[in-house]
Amino acid sequence: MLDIKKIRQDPEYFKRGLKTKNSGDKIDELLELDEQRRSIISQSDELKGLRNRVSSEIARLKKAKEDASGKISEMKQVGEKIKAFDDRIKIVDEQIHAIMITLPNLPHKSVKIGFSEKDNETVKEWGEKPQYDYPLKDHLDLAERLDILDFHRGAKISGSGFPVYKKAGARLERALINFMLDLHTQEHNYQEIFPPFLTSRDSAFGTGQLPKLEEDMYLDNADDLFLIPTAEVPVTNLHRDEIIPESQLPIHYAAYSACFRREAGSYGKDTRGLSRVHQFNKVEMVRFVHPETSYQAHEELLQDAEDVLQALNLHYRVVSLCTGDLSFAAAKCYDIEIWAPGSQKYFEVSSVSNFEDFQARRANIRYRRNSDGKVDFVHTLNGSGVATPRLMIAFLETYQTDEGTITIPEILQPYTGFKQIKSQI
RNA sequence: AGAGAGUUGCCGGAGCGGUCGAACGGGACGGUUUCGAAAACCGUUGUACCCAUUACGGGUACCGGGGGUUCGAAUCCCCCACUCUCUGCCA
Repeated sequence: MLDIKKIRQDPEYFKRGLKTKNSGDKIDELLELDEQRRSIISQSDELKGLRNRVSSEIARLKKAKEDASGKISEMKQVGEKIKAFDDRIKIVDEQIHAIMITLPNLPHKSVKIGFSEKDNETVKEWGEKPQYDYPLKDHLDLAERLDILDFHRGAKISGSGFPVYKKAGARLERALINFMLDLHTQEHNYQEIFPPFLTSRDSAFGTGQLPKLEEDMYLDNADDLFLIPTAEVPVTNLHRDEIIPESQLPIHYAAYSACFRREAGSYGKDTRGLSRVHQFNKVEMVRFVHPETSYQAHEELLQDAEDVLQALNLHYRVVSLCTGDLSFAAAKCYDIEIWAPGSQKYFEVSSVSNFEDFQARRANIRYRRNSDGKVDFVHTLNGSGVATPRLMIAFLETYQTDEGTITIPEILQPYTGFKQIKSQI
């Protein structure tokens, strides 16, 4: 949520910013409604003040056994006027709210102005594309030969996009999750959270999934609960409607969760294998920080995510999203794209975003300043650290041997319990 | 799922429909005292919004959420959510 007071102060700034995010301009309409709202509130408040004064006067008269019927009927009139004003306030409030919740966050000034994905900038590459002196297979081919993934049976039991991990594949998946969690909790000082996988409408609103992305989430209609598309939702909402003492900031959480995405409207895109699935595993990092430190925290968070890939020695690049490609709630975002040599493609495995106070406003997450005791919104950030399906793609394709087996890097061996995955065929 | 009890400020805990933004206790903060600390004593102790922005300014709202009754509601009525206890079911 944007700050209506700031919009009031400098509407042109917001108009420009929203334009770079390809968002329609409702600012004038909003300011008109805001004007109305404040005017009606003033009138209503004035009458309420009158009513309060006279009502205590009535109390005094009654106590003194004097006649108050004149004032009572007078206040009855006032009461009706107040009700009329308040009804109008309610309507205008709803109209304002309806607009406010659809306005995306403004991009940070360091973000390149651009229309789409094509304008994103690669800001960094780590490692090099590994070279092989034998022909490479893609992850589907490898997985089939090794019998570690089963897409057909997944489709049978749930539908397409629900892969089944089998045997060494299941173990490898679990190993990756545990490895990442340990890295973040032990090396990067995140507190571990195991969140609920279903959340309320309020929570989904708080992080910005609602109302825009309702169609992308699975909904349990009977209870009006959403299956989480990312642990960001429950973990960020941990502190919804709370005031955090400044001394407790920053707060760093790392959480594993299964993630559920309907991927409505993306049919035909990356449909093969693990590249786009409806259910997947992810370790997510979430930070609640002091507003002044959020951009530093953003860089640290990126590094924490990169560390996963560096530890596994997987080549990747970091892309800074342009204004037009930024998600609804983000002010700035880095995507980490991992190299999959068998597919000869980069796959996005992580999004590292700074939401500034956008989510904090929606979810009402504040902190109390030591200096003056006042409250202000925290800044929230999150980053995947990382999502497993595309990590798995790159992992299998990178560590394949000429025999079609997979070599497990040493750092992961304590987690897998084996050093290689051998062909079953 | 059924029955009952509850939901008040940072916490505990009062609150006949009329100075209740809310007693009392604790905590925290500031001050007095002290070489220092503890104790004691005095004081302070929310959030949002509106107006004014010369101010240490004025006003409104908020006692789980939403409606209603009333001149006036934390207090009465209705709906919903959550928590706890018991019963049932279940991993």
